Amino acid sequence: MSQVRVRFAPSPTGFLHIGGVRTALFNWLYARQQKGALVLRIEDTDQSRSTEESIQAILDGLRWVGFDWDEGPFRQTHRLELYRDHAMKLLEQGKAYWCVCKPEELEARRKEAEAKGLSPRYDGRCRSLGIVKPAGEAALRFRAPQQGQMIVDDLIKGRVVFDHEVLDDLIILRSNGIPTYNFSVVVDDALMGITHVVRGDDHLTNTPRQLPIFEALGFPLPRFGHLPMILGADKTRLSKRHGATSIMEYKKMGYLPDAMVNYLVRLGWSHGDQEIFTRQELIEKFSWDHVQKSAAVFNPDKLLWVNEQHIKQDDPAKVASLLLEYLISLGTMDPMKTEDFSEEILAYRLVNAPRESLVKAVVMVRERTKTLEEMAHWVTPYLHDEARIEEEAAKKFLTPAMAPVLAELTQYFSMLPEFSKPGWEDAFKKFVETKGLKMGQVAQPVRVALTGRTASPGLFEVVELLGRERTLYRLRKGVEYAQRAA
RNA sequence: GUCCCCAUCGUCUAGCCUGGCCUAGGACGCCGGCCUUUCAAGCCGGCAACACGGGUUCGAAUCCCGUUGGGGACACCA
Repeated sequence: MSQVRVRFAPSPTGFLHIGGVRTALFNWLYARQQKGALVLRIEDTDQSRSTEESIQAILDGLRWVGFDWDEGPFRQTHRLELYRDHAMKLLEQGKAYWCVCKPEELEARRKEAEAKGLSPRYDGRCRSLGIVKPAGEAALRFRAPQQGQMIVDDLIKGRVVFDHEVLDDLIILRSNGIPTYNFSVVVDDALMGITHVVRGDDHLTNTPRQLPIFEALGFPLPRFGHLPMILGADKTRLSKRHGATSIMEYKKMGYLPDAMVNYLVRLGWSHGDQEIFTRQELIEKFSWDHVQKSAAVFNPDKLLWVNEQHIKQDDPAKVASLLLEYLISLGTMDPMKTEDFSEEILAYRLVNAPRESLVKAVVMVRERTKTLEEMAHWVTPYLHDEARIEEEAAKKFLTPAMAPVLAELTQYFSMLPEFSKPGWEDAFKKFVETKGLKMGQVAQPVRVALTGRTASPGLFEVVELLGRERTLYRLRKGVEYAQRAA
C-alpha cells in the first residue's frame, strides 16, 4: 500500500477562517494517522483576489493551530508552465478546443438561458469549429464527455452518481493563459501524487467536472471526501455576520489551539460519547466513517466549554507557557523586565522564576477560568510582589474596624513556627473561633489584603503560593490600608 | 430552472450499514438542589428530539418509495 498523501489547498483571498481550519484539520489528522504526507498548496490563480497578506495569514493560522505540513507551500502561480503544457497536450489530442466566445457574450447567453428557466450552461458553439490557431483572444475548453455516468465513491457521502449530460465544456485556460481552478487542481493533485482529496462540501459537484480531466490526462484517480459545511446560528453559511470567523480572533480571545481543534473535530465527527480529546487521541481514533454527512451549526457556548475543559485538564506547564505568551501579548508581563520591583518588594520576593510560579498559579486558578483571557485576569495578583488592591473591594472589607483584627492576625501568623498550608489554615480557624467571629468576616478582608479582590482561589491556596514572606508583607500592607481608611 | 447533498432534543451528536437490547443515550446551554471562607469548579435531579406520509415486516429512528424542508453547485472565482 502506497503512502497516503493529502493536501490543504486554500485560496489566499482573506484570513484563515474556521471552515478552512476544519478542512485542514481533517487532512492533517489523516496524514498523521496514516504516517502520510500533508501538502500545502496555495491556489492563487485568481490574481485579482489573491494577496500576499492572505498567504501570510493562512500560514500564521495553520502554525498557531499546530498543523504542520510536509511539503510546500506551493503556489500555483509558480507552476503556470505546467498547466499550459498539460492543456496543450489535451489540445493536441483533440480533448480540448479553442473557444472564441467573448466573456460578455457568454455572460449574456447565460442570463438569457436563466431567464427562460434553462440551465445556464455553455452551448458548445465552438466545439466543432476546429480552430487551430485562434486569431484573437481565445480560451481553451475541455471537451467533456456528454453521455454516460460518473460514479464517485466518496469517503464521507458514499456513492454519488452524476450524469455526463448535465455537464458543459468548461474553460481550462483563460484567454490570458492562466488556468482555471478545475484544471489546475487536477494537474496539481495528480502531479503531487495526492491519494485523498478531502475538501468542503461545496466542491462535491466539481468532482464530476474534474474526473474526466484526470482521465483525459491519463492520471490515476485519487479518492475523494467531501466535508459538510459549518453554519452559523441562523443555519446559513458561517460568515462575518456570525461574529468571529478568523481563527486568529480565537487566539486573541484566549482559546487554546488544542481546544479549538477538539471542538472543530467534534463538529461533524464523533467517537461514541467522548467529548474531550488530546491531539494524540484524535490522531489515533479518527476515522472517516464517523464523519457526519450533514452541515453543523457552530456553537460558541460549546467551544467555550471545550476550552474550559482543556484549561482544566491539559498539562499545566503547557497551559502556563501559552498563558505567558498571552500575557506578553497583552503587555501585562514582560519576563525580561525586573524594574517593576522596588528594592523593598524584592526583599520579600519568594517567587523568582516567573515560569515556575506561573505554573503554580495556573494550577491554582484553572478551576475558575474558561479562557486564557480570564486566566490572565485571575493570575495577575500573583505576578508581582505587591497586589493591586481594588478600591471597591477595599471599601467594603479593609475598613478601620477591621484594622486591629487584621493586625492581630498578622502578628499571630508571624509567630507561627512553621509555614504550611494546613498549619496556617488551622491557626486561622482557631483565631476566628477565639475571636468569636465568623469565617467570612475575617476571610474576606484577608482575601482583599492578599489578592486585592473579593474573589479568589481558596485563601490558603493563595497563602501557599505566596509563601510566608509575601503573605505577611501583603497582610501588613492591608493593615496599613485599613488604618488609612479612617 | 437543472443537477447533487442532507434530515434524531434549541445546538453538537450516539444509535441506522448488520431491524427487536430505544418507554431513543451522551454533551453544550437552560432550570432546580447539594457542597461552600469569596468566585468558581464539582456532584445530583429536571425540561427537551427520531420532519411528514406511505409501504416492507410479527416488529422500523433503523430497510424501500414519495412529500416537505434545508444546503450546495451550475463563471475566462476558488
